[in-house]
Amino acid sequence: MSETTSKTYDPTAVEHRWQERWAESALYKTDEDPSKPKHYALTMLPYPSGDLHVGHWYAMTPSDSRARFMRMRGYRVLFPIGFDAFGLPAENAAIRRGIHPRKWTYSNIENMRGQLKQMGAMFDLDTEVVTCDPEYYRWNQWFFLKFMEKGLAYRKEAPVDWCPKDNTTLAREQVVGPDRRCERCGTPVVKKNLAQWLFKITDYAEELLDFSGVEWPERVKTLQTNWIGRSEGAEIAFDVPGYGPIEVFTTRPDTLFGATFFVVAPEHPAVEKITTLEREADVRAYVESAGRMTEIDRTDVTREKTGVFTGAYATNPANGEAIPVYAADYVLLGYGTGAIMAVPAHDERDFEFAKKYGIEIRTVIAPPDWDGEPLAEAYPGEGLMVNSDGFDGMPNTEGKKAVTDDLEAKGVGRAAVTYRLRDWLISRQRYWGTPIPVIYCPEHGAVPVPEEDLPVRLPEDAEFMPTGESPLKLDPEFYNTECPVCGGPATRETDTMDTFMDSSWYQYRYLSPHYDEGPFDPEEGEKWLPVDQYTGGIEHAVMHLLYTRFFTKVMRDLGLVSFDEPMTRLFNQGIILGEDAEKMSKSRGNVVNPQEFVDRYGSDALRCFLMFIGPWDQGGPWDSRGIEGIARFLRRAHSLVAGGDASGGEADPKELPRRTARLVKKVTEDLEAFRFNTALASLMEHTNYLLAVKKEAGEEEWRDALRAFVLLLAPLAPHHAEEMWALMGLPYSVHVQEWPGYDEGLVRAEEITLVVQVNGKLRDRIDAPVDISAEDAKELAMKSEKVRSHVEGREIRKSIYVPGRLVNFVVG
RNA sequence: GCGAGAGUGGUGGAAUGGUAGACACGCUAGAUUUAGGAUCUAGUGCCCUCGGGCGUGCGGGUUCAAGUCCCGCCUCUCGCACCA
Repeated sequence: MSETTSKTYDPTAVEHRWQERWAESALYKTDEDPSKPKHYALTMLPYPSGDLHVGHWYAMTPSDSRARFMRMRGYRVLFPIGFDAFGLPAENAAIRRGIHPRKWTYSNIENMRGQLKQMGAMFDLDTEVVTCDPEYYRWNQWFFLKFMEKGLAYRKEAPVDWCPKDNTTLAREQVVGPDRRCERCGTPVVKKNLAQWLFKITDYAEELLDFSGVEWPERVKTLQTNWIGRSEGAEIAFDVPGYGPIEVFTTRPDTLFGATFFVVAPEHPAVEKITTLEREADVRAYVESAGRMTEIDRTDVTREKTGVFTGAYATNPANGEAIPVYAADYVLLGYGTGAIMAVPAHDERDFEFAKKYGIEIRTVIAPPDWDGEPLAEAYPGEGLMVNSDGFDGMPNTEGKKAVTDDLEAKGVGRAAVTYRLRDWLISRQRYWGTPIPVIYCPEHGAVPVPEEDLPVRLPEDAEFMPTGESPLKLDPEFYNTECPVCGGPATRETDTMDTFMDSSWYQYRYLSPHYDEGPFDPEEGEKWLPVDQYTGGIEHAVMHLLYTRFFTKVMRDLGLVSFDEPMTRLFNQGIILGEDAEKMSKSRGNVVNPQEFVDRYGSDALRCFLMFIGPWDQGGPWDSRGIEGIARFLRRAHSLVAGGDASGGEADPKELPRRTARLVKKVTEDLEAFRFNTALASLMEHTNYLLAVKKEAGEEEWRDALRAFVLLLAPLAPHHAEEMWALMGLPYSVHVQEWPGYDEGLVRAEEITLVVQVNGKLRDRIDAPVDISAEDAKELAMKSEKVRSHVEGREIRKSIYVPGRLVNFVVG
């Protein structure tokens, strides 16, 4: 170890030296001391793209600082890291350059391990997890089997979303925007009819709406709530003579008497059967044209509604009326029952349709001051029921239940809840993922691979050129197998799993990455679970964060864990933008390379600058010049212990203990609340003060103050603080020291600046003792020349004294 | 259309209803330096007759006092969107 006496700070050398020392001394090996309270801190695991970019730094280093802070405050902290290593980029890179995805991925991981070390984070690398390792994905398969056992995994043939560029199906969550694009590559998705495996996340829809067990940002809770999209209403059967009942879902059973027509989705299985002979040609033409339409056109809200009369009539169960049945593409097969009762008077869409096709618009909920005339537009609001037989005069809010009860009594309806949430489609037609552990036998159908045969290994030498078919289909050695039940010839499932499967439970695997009797060691689980503090981007609000909650609830029902929520607290950091305030991208040429700044200013400067830019949840543009300010601050801080010039300036050395106590309070509260920017601002301000009093301060007080300062700096600038600590001759390591405390009594000032206002306008500032009485304060204020000139000759109508702060005279 | 969030100096941003603009970038002047860079010192919201006046998207309101609370607008960002 080289000497730590240099006067100037050479970040590269110093940081490297401490990183080596930390590794040698296993400083960041997870503390298992059972006498300490546990703190499981987790930052979202990165995809091994090859380079740690500045976005990784922005996500990870504040998270690291927070974990370090908790450690110094006396918690035993688990702060693991791993790699989300399955997924398309590896496969695409392989296709482009002819390297095997495994090789590409592992060489990227190797590279990133070095970069992570350079970051100076306290990750415990012994717990590292790589999700493409059979040791890991074996448990993906195990979970799949458990899901199958519980009836939570099922296979279904249906029209699914297909990305033509990525050549795979997607989960509903991975289709984004009004124009339905692939979340990964932005290509508009198309529908394809395929047999796919799904997880029954909808079974947990109701429980997933309950956020009482988590302290999460409102924003995430709202996003998930909207995504799940709970609607309360009723299911009502409308009889179609000659066919049978067709069920509809409605949130407005109170408007049932106003249902003057009926609509089914063009793809609804009933369409073919109910269409009358003379309407057949028209209906067929319409259904075909709807089928040809792209998803984008079809869901365009501004398009005029179209539809076709089927010739059939449905019976309104409320009044026995026969109402015409239309097929129209504004009704979607995928939501509710794919059929609706149309109430034009009280639904905008039905109103538009009825106008166009000349269907009766019957008011059944009277708007306030209604004159009995036909409505000029749909009235979706509240009111009294009319034209509704025995329900007339009832407020419609009560009518919802009353009508539903009535239908239930007649056996033609019931209260019902519908969710927008769809089951999670997990099949992917790509190579670089977890093989789905199922075998198809001509005799026994879809048979789960026996647990003891796991893992079903991904073959190494597969052909992974994208053809639109699963690459594993081209590997007879893989897919030809025997039926586990009868031993007869059978074939394996050739689809792989969605990579969101991997990240749904990785936080559990970190506890015991090599445990081979289960997904994690339950003893370790007792010690650490659940995650106390999770940090990551908001973009995962309805994908990863919903899936991992679902997984945890299933794990609870499997008896693996005893809690309901995977992560108690969540903090969403913002996004770091390019210098032009645009999203960083290679095509824009605004990508910031962190290495450049680490080389020039050191990793502490980069860490601190990213935390100083602004509130962490806000993100913001990078500023290459701004980092200079942080580098300057760190150099100045270093000069506190390493000699160098102390600056003059006005500052009172007697204030040293008080200012230190205040700083401790401020930084503690700020780090507690993730306000890294203001914590750093306070440390900068304090540094400027310390430099100003350096020459005059008493030796002992100076040392105490400096010690506290270095401890406060430690979570934010770990290398720097370690160096300063060593230069002060204090024992290694600063990072295992106790967080400083402070004396509340000392925090309070003896002297205050009394602000004097006249009619709310600032007129003077006067030094006064902190405990000055209201009378004395007013008297003192009145002595001020500046105040008197504004008060003289006018009547003082009122005077206010805010203790320790200000006096306000109200004059006439 | 519905829902959520945000509008403060040239810039990033600070402000338990009580001194608006902390801290930093940038800029100006000075010191040091052969010069540049670095460093240090001072200044830096706008207007001004140097008394002060005006200032937190706009318009009202509550209050002794409003960036902060209430009402109504405008703009921007994000999410959802024919969801029955």
